[in-house]
Amino acid sequence: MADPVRCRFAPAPSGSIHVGNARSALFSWLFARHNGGSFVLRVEDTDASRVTEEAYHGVLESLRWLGLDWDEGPDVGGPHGPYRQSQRTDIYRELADRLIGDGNAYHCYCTPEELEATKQDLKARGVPPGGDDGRCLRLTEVERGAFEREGRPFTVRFAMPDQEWVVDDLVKGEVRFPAGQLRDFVMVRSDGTPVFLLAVAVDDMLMGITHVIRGDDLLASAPRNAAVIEALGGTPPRYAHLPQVNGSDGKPLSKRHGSTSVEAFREHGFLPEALMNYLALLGWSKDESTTFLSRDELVEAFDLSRVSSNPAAFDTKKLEWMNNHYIQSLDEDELAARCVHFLTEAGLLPEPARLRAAMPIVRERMKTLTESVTLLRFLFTDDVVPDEKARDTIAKAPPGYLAKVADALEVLEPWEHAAIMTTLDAVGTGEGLNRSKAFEPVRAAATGSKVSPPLPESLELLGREITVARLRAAAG
RNA sequence: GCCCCCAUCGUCUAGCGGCCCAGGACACCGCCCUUUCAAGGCGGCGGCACGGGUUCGAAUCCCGUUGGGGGCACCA
Repeated sequence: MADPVRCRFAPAPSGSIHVGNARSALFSWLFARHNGGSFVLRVEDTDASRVTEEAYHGVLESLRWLGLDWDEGPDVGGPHGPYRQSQRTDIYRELADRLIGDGNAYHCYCTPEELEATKQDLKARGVPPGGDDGRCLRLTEVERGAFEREGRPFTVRFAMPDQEWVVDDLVKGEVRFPAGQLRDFVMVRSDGTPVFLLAVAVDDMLMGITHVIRGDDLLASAPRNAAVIEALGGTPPRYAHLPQVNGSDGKPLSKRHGSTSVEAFREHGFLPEALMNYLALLGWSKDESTTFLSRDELVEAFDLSRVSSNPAAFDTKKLEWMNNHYIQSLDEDELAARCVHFLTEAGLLPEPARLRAAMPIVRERMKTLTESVTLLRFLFTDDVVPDEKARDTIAKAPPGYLAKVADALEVLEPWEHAAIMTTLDAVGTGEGLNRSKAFEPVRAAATGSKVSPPLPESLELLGREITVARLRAAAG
């Protein structure tokens, strides 16, 4: 029996979490759940200058909203806590000292200027420019003592063994880093705080992480992570590096692509079910017909070996299409409940019964929940002011037409859509108008727009009184 | 400069040597349905980056080229 799988997602809360990171979190979570393992949330906030408390809460909120859950984390605790790196500095310091004691790390006294000079020198020699060229590692006791007495500030560098490193990656396969490529890196800053490369390695080891699933921008740090863990006497986890998620133009996600945060998609009326489904299909597919998969089905079907190793472009159009599908398949009470937030946000007062009754006529018309606002505004506001096109349509109606429609509807029994349809047809026919032409001005007057849900149903929901009033107002 | 990753329709992908003169989905276009807008149905457009190999046979394997991306921080 293999050891239980333990995966983690380790965001640096320096802003809202974007869809690329969310996809990494999702895949990691899916792998853990598929294998009946644990999922750990760890916050990488070692760089205090880039982290805010607000972003921290936002990240947790976004992940929860998406549908992910974790067994261990800063908010739920667990046996390997604390789960915020900023609260684990003593642990890092202790292990850094151990590394130094064992000769796997050393104090580097190089000044920024010296480092810069070394960098230029290495570059000129066709060598990757990182590190201090090992000079501080080769310091004699006398030289070291002199620097110490001087009180010269130092960082702690990990002595990266100069050998070929091979990462047996679960999605990329065997990736080889030739000797000389991976330079000694800083693990502890001169102010004594730990750097990511130390913290991840230590935490993955101490937290018993078995599989690290993350973006492939971190591929080159895998051998460094593994080296630190090995130097500490631990066994490195397996690594799986996911290809990047790009913007719709195929370029890396950036400000140019507008809001790409999970939070932004939420605010724009996307359903978490749809986002999760869409994200899962970015770089992974079960077979040639994989399309709609629920959260449970994804957990059941997910398989790292079928993760593609080429980058994917995020296609909002396809997400919208998928979102519409989920909106259509949602229970109508649930759908109505989810629309409330967006209608309210837009300053409308959605009356529950009426909102619920409107669902059948709007559900297939919404790509996002925010569209419920334009579709249903006429129902939940008193001041319907026809827009320009609507006014134009009203003006072009035959003289007295809207008044006749109002007269007929005023006495119509019963007030329901089939009867309304019949009445509208009858009045229209009397004016020599086909259904399309007959409905146009009525729609414009009653809803204030040339586009609306089906008219008779809309009027039924609007109610006789308001419908007639709006028609008369438009009739002048 | 050095190292690494990637390469099938515009996009996401199926394909793991013959089933493929390459299948599906989104987008786009057309038609149908139709009270507007959608949804839905039907059809269409459109791709193996290039050049060498290997093989009876290559989208599939190998090499190179080109193109894109990433890394080489006292960021993560």
